[in-house]
Amino acid sequence: MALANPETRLPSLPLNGRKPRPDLPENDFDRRMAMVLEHASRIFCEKGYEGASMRDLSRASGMSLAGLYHYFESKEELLYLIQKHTFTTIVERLRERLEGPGDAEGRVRIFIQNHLEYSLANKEAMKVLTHEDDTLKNERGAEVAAIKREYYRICLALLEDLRQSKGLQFSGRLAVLSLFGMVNWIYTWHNPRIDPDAEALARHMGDIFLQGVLHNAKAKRRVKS
Amino acid sequence: MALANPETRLPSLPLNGRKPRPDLPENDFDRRMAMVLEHASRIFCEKGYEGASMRDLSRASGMSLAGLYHYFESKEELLYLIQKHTFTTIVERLRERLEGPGDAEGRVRIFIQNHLEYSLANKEAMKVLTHEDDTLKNERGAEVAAIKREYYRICLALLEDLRQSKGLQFSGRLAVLSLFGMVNWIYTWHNPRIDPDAEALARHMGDIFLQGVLHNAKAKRRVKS
DNA sequence: TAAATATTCGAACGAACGTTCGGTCAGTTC
DNA sequence: GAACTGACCGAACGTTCGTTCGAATATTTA
Repeated sequence: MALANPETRLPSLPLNGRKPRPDLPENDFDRRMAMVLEHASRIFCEKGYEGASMRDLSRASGMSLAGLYHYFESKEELLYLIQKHTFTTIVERLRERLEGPGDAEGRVRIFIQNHLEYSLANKEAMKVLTHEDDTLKNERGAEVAAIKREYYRICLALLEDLRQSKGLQFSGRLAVLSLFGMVNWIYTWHNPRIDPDAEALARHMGDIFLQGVLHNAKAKRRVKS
Repeated sequence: MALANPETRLPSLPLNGRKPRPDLPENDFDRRMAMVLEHASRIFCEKGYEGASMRDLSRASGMSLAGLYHYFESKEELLYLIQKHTFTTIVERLRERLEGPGDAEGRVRIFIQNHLEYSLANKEAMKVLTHEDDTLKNERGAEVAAIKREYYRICLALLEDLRQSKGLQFSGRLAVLSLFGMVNWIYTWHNPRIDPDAEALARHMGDIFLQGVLHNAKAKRRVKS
């Protein structure tokens, strides 16, 4: 039987080591699995998780209904793998970009840039991640929620650095969530034919958000300007 | 038979006249229908439109499965009525508030305040409106989309007034959609126990957004500050 | 090359789905 | 008091759902 449980060979997408950035799966199983995941992202994106049937996925990926279950143990695991891989990747790349030096404002811009770049390059997976935010339950749901919390905390830390470095006073929570709103909403409207690309959009939203935060939060001490 | 098609007596929620603001239905049929709609909003909000079954709605509203179809011709019509009523009401109230005078900046703040006030007072319906944005198809979908476009245009006009009155230069589209992101995202995180109420939140987001838009858009002419 | 394993699929499973049918029953109308 | 109507429901309709089973190939291993 060998592989009743795919979990045992799963270090596939969130790759575990070896090459520098081996985002490309190495063996047939992983390649085929990634291919199905991509089709699944598209279908989940189009019809929603509940609205998409395993038969839809079977049709889209050109594999029989039963054949899908060779790679995934359930529909729920499919969603879980998509969300986890998407979110993990975004956090990973952000971490890399934040490793270098930079002032507080620049680092917030890096956050925005990273988010938009990935979002626009992976629109479908990103919609599945945000739209099906509370679809997963139990362990799987908790695991994705943990990554989400981590992402939130990174952004919060960036904003609190900014606040301190500029001697300002504002609610970090509200700032983070306002920013998340701006950048997470994009999937509902962005049209590559008429809207700016990730870089320009990141600059634009960075401008609005940063000027907004910097210019109205009353400076600490010496109030009453 | 009399009422095979509920449409004939439907001027119920989007009330058609008479009293000043007769949001309360007048007869038994309309009252009962509104009651079911409220339960349906809650269930759709909790489990999503596709994830909620008519049996869930039946259980929640204390009416038999078949009984529901006395008031609605289909599950889809339920979603349609919820979305249409919610969106119509929000636009209606905004229009009333914008009738009075006020400077461009104040009017943008009215928009935000109106949106947040209604959103936080009707969280469930509001989540159903935004989360099931592209669930409805055909005529019903088009009708709700038309109201959405109208709402968009009102906000766009407000921002273009602001731009003109201050002699600024920025993309109205991007500004509107950034603002929509901030305010529409709230349903994913707002916790009445720890987060500010609608008024304070509107002030906060109004500050970020307005300062953001006003302080970075380069003034027209006399460039090169 | 025989055995073992990996990959794939047709057919079916029981459960759940949205909707409909035929009816009961209270209340109104003539 | 017979006929009719509006409100409601139990039971079932046909379909689709996620998943499983057993078997048929293809590939690898011994």
